[in-house]
Amino acid sequence: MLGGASHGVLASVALKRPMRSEYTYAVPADMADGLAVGMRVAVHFGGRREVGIVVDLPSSTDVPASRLKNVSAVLDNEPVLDEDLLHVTRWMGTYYGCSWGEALAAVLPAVLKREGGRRQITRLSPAEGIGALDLATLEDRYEAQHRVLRTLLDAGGPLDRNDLVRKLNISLSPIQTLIKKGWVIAEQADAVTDALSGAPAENRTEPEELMAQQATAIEAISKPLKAREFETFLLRGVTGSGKTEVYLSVIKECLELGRGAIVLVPEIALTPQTVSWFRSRFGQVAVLHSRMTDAQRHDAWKSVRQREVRVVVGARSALFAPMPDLGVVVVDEEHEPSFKQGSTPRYHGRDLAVVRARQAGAVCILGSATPSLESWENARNGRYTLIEMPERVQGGKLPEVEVIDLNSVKMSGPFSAPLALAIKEAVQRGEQVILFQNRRGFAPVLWCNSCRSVVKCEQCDASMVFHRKLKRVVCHGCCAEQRPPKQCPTCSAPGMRFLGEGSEQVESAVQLLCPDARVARMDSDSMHRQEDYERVLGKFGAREIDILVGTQMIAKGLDFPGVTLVGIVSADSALHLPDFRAAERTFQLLCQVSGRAGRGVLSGRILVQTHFPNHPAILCAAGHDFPAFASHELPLREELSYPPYGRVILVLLDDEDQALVDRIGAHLADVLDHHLSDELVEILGPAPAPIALLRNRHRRFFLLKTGARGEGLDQARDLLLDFANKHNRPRITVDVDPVSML
DNA sequence: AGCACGCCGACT
DNA sequence: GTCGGCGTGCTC
Repeated sequence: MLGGASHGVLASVALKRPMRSEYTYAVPADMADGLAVGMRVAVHFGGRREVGIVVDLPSSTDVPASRLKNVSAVLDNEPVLDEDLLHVTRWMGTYYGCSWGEALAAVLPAVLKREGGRRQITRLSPAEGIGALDLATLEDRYEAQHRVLRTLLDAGGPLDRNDLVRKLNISLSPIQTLIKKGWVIAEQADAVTDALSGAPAENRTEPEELMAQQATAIEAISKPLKAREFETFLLRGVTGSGKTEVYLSVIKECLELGRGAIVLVPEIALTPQTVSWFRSRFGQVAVLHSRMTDAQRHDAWKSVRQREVRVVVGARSALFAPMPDLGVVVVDEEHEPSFKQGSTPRYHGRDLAVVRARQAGAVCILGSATPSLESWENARNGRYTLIEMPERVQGGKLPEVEVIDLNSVKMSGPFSAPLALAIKEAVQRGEQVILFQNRRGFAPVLWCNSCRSVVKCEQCDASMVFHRKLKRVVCHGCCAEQRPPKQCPTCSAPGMRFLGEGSEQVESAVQLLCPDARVARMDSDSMHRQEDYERVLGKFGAREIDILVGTQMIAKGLDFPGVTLVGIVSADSALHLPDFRAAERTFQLLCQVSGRAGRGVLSGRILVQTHFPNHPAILCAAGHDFPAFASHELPLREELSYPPYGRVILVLLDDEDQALVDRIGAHLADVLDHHLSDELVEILGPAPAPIALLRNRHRRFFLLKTGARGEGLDQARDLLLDFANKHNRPRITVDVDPVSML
């Protein structure tokens, strides 16, 4: 035996800790029988009992026998993970720079992560008789309690405690205080009814007659599917071209071959309506998403493993459903940035879908009307197979888009004359209107006319946004709020002014414009729960609402035939963000919002207000011309070696102590300089991050550009992880293939 | 991530 | 002279 003494049975165990490697344990003889890779074991590690996953049964080890500990217990009779998922998680850990155990933890339902015990959720509601008067007593002295109680009173139903903590950016203590005072009631639940599980199966619709472009697409995809060969397709179909029918037909074939299917959709598109499309065609469909309780997730997981359900629909993490004999992975709206996970492991669901499909010998379908430039380039260079579906199912033309140059029209509030007129006319005809404004609140900026300073958050590098309903200014970075100052905090001049318009102001302006219209607003301030969202959409669908105002929450998946006008109040909000994808995002968002008009028999009209009427992102979106946008944008990316012509690693250092961030940032710059070849890796930074101060933490960042095929990436990432490991402070976050620079 | 070990400032 | 700060390194 090479390099190590002889042992009994050994197990290599991955633990959910950010460590470099797995650890080897000895398996006592009475546990060795039947132990297999993919099972959970309990082990002692660093003086505590942990649950880990057996990822290997090595025949030897370099660890001296004297230091080997025994496995404490084997927790499963059969593996909880198959070989494919083990491979995918190992790849994930290596590529995105986390431990195998951390990657596995993202995959396994929580019930499997801990020994015994199922997590409970806590739901909060205001106590009987608590109202506005009580709320007012908290206003100045107890910020956090005030926000909690206000949100609960506003919601009109119980809210999940953890959601609330996340959304309001508070700790548990204000909530506990409110409970102690008896103002808020907490109830424990170990499973909530899941709206999606209950989604109706409707009647089982048979496939409509297919258009030629759909039939061609299906045929192309079924070839590798039948041959059990891996292949990735980029399905570019304009809105209304029938992409969903292609997914459904391919999945049907896949099921007939005895193979399973996974469909990923962006979290926000995961509605009962979406689920019911799949249910109506396939009957049994498992749903997986982040809002499920552990118990629900576990049930879904079990039924998939046991082949009771062969179709899974879900958000990002549904990719890890333990589907035996996986045949198809679909990623709908593949360009969506929400497929990237924002915390460790920071994986990209779309890219990992390709890895998962390759591992399973499955077919991967990436669908979008406006593909990411990464996928587009992969299709052009032959790594993916491009399928285009340029025609709409109903034949109709794409709606006409009119660009309104805000530099040369008179405005009344947020609306130019042509937009105001169009809204009025549509409402008079009894048609429906969608108004898109991608900014929350009433006025994004409060400023002083004398000294021209802007009211900023004390803890963040961000201006305070005025919210009229709250009568307060709010920081969108940290949720801090205060009464709007009557006089300038800087120069004490009286009379602060509002600048700009948020969705709240658009709502009130349009109500003023059309006093008789029924107006609703959809943004994260007005929508507290999934049910609120569904209720408003339901009413809009039933034509009980005439005008819907919203942020990007309304950009997706809304398919309402009564809508004949979409007004984009400002196309510019994302256009000049310090992010190399700013133009791409703007283009995608505009196309997506535009797609909401003219989905029925009536033709649609789209009005786009902008200060940059000649910007390619806006011109191309107006022309529904993705290829034109791509051919404009790609050379810019190439020149600077940005994706798809290079890969990016984003490194963020943040800490309360600015001097420390600067010092360690400079140190990191030295280390990178010395150890990375500048042929392979280009280093930008350290520079102040786009938001240089957030929640009282100073932020500096680096951008490392590596080769398009990942040349230099491994080396750079490992060096960064090493460095991060050595420095407790500042916090160092390494993000491979980031989707946002902010 | 935890947790222990280890080397320099302000306190009983 | 100790308590404790967090830098460094290890955990099978």
